[in-house]
Parts: sequence; C-alpha cells; structure tokens
Amino acid sequence: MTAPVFTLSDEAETRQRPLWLQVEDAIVRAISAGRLKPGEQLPGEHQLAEELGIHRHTVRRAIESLGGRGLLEVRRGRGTFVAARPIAYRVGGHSRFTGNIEAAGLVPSARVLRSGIVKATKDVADNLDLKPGDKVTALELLRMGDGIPILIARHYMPADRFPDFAERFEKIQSITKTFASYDVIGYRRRATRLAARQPTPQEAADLRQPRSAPVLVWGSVNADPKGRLINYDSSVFAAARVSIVIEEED
Amino acid sequence: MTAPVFTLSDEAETRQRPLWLQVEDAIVRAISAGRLKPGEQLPGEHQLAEELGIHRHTVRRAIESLGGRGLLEVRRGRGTFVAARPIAYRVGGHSRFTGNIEAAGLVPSARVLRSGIVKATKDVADNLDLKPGDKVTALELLRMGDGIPILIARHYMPADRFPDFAERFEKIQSITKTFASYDVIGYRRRATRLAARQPTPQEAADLRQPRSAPVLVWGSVNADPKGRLINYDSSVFAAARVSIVIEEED
DNA sequence: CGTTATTTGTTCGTATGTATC
DNA sequence: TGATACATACGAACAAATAAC
Repeated sequence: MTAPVFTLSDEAETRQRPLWLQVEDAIVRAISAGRLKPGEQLPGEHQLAEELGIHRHTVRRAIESLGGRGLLEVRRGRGTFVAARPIAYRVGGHSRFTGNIEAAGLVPSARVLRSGIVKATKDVADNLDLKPGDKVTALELLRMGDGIPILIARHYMPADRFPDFAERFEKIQSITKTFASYDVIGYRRRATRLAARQPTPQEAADLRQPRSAPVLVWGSVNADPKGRLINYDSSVFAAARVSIVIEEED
Repeated sequence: MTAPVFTLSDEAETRQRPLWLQVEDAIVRAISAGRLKPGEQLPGEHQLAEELGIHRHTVRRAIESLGGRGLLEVRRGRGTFVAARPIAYRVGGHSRFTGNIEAAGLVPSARVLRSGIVKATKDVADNLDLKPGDKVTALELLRMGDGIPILIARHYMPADRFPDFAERFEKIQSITKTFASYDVIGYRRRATRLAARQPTPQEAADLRQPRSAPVLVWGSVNADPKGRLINYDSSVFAAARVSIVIEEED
C-alpha cells in the first residue's frame, strides 16, 4: 500500500478554515515533502476533486492561488505542473540583460513588441522632465531566456534627441550600443522605483503567464555624463520566474 | 438623463474576449474617466450584476482581479471601494520606517507578531552564513501607518551575539537603537534580494489585505563596521499600499 | 446589547467553450 | 478526429463580517 500524495488535514476544525485553503495546504505539503518534484504533473482537476471528495471548483481555486504564488504552473489543455525555481536576475551599475541571462545558463533572446514615436503619458513625462504630450521614442521589448519570457522592457527616450532609436536598435540589438551610436557612452541610474501588482491582460499574454501571478515593476531613470535625462526604463518582470538581486557598488 | 457609470463595450466582438474581462475594462474606464473617484464605493455585486445583465460570479471575478491590481479595495461586509494611491516608501542607506511613514503624513505604529529564539531555516542560515538549525533570534513586526498595515518586517540575528534582542526591542521600540545597546553603532547593507508573489494566507491576514493582491518582498543582509553579519531582514510589503523608492547614494 | 439587513466569501451544481495532443 | 484538460458562465444556497437600529 502506498501513501496518498494528497491528504486533507483530517482535523476536527475542518470547518474552521475554508476548504480550498486546506487543499492548498495539502498541495504545498506534497511539494515540500518531495512527493511532488519540480516539473512533475499533478492529477487533473476532475481526478483530484474526486480523490478528495470535493467539488472541482474548490480544487481549481486552490490551484489558481498556488499558480499566483509561483508554486504551480498551469497550462491550458495540457495540465498543471510543479513550477521550476526562479532564476536570479542581477541589477547593478552596468549589468545588461544578455550577460545576466547567460550567467543563469540560459540562451538570451529578444523580440520587439512595439516601437515608434508617441506622446508622453503623465508617468513618462514626469520621469523625463517633459510635459505630457511631448514626443518620445518608445521601444517595448520582450526579453526571453531559453525562449521563456522573462520581462517586458519599456524604454522611453526624448524624441528630439533620439528620433530613430527604435530603428537603430533593430539593427544593433543592444540598448547600450544604440546609445553609443548617439555618442552617449556612459550613463548612470538616477532614480529607481519598485512596485508589484497583477499584470494587465496584455502583459499576461505577452509574458505567457497566468493573470493570477504577479509582476514586479522596476522603473529607473538614466542620465548621461552631463546629467541630461536620456532614458526612462520600466521593466515588467514575470515574478514567478525571476528574483532580482541588487549588487552593491564598492 | 444621466449616463450610466458602467457600460460594457458594445460588442460585435462580444464573444471574443471573456465577459469578466469586459467587466474589468468597464470598471477601469469608469475610474480613469473620473466617474469613480478614489475612496468612492462601487455598487454591490448583486446590483452590479443585475445592471449589466450578467451573473454575480462574473462580476466577482472582475472585481477580484482589479483588487489584485491595486485599483480596488474589497472589504468584506462593507463593500468595494476605489483604492487610494500608494505611498512612496524610501529605502536607502539609513532610512527608517518611522521617518518614512511620517514623511507620507501618516502616524507610524508597530506591533510584535512573533519573537523568540528559533532554529535557522535554510534561507536564514544561507544569508547569515550559519548552518541550518543554528539558533537565531527572530523578531517579526507588523508596521503600520495610520493604523493601516504597511509591511511585515522579519529580523533574524545570530542568537549567540544577540540573545535577548526581542526583549530589548520591546522596551526600546527601535531596531537601530536596540543594535546600539549591543554597541553596534553603524551598519551597512551587504546584499539585497527582491521578489513579488501572492501572500501566504497568514500574511494576507496580518496585512489585512486580500489574498489576490501581491506582496513585494525585500530581503537584505547587514554587516557591522568590522564586516560581521549581524542581521538578515526580510520585509513583506502590501504592494497595493506602497511603492518602493531606492535612493541613490552620492 | 442583541437583532436585522446588507455585503462579501465559500461551496456545490451544471453546461459549454477552447487549447493540446 | 476524438479524448483530455483547463476556462468561462450561469444557478442556488448558506456562511461570515459589518454597520445600523
């Protein structure tokens, strides 16, 4: 006889905690006890519900919650799997995406999602010291490791100084080198803002992640050596796939 | 005749996007158009469902999603409200919670959630350069602004050097001053790690926030002037209520 | 200080749609 | 094409928190 993989805590207080939370606990226990390993597939919703003697919706709720916490990965039409451990992403003085992803043993790649000259929103204008409506060059990239989306990077540059940034980037394929083509050879981070929230539906689709899993938003403003603001960069990370490490400068 | 506050985008493609996403859009439009202002209460779920001619569960799903994105604040038994703007929380060389919250115009307060000497988990041991199972002094605080929970701060110190840290803190009510009572008068951040995830049920309860709203986790290790590791600090922020601002040191 | 109405939270029920293999 | 698995939507009932009376 083999012990069951999932068991509800058979308490007296069964009615104290919501049933779906008890299911969540049961799955977490199965993972942390090693009865389920990363990459392994869970039983289907129907089967799991039947095994535990509860309704499928209740199981769904627990799975949805754990998907949001990054412990499970739900793939429609295929099944539910135990998630892999997140990779560490280093943000420092001059770290770049490419080297970062390679350091984690993954193959970096990028795809342009949107690009062109647009009017600055209030958020962008505030950060670049412009007026809302002023023209900015926008470049939105989906950056991946081993083909898996890691983050959406949104770069905004004053359009008067960098009018064809997006076109140049498409040829050069490096933000740093594209700035160098404008004779901006060193730049420095001026302000950084961090937030966490649920993704918009569009972001969830671009990152190929469930809507219930949060994103980590890293906003920073960069200035050239003369102190002129050249770039506002807002990166939306798939938080279940990366954690951010800030390097101390000595 | 007054225009309705909520309207679904009048179709053609009605079956293209899930209905609950269309409801989400309708609420977002109402907020960004100013028909709903921060602090204002939404109609009840039943009423909203009836107005739109759809099921209550479908409305609930949209509201739950927007709660997670920080646009709405759902309070059981009371209603659903448009969320206030998050406050900015500065993290720098020597910023402290108290001054930070006061700068936002709020009254700071704290409550000890748990304290005592415990065995180091793997995470804690790795960060303090100890072995799993070594004794550490743990101090878990709920920090609030105007009585609203802002973050859970978890402090871990080597127990051999700081055996009664928690007891001293309860008298002194300041982390910096408690360290000073051990003759540690200046300390420096050594490593920082950032992540975003859904809260555990316990964290959601402590922070009095919905489980669907993410938390931002800020982990840092501090060393005394001689370079000895004195403290591993993991702060769990209610992401809908604060955004983190990193100050640059000159 | 209970009682009651209101509002959100949980659970089971049932049917159908859609992606993947 | 069919089978499997997750996604969406409507239905019904009761539980639990809150506020007002």
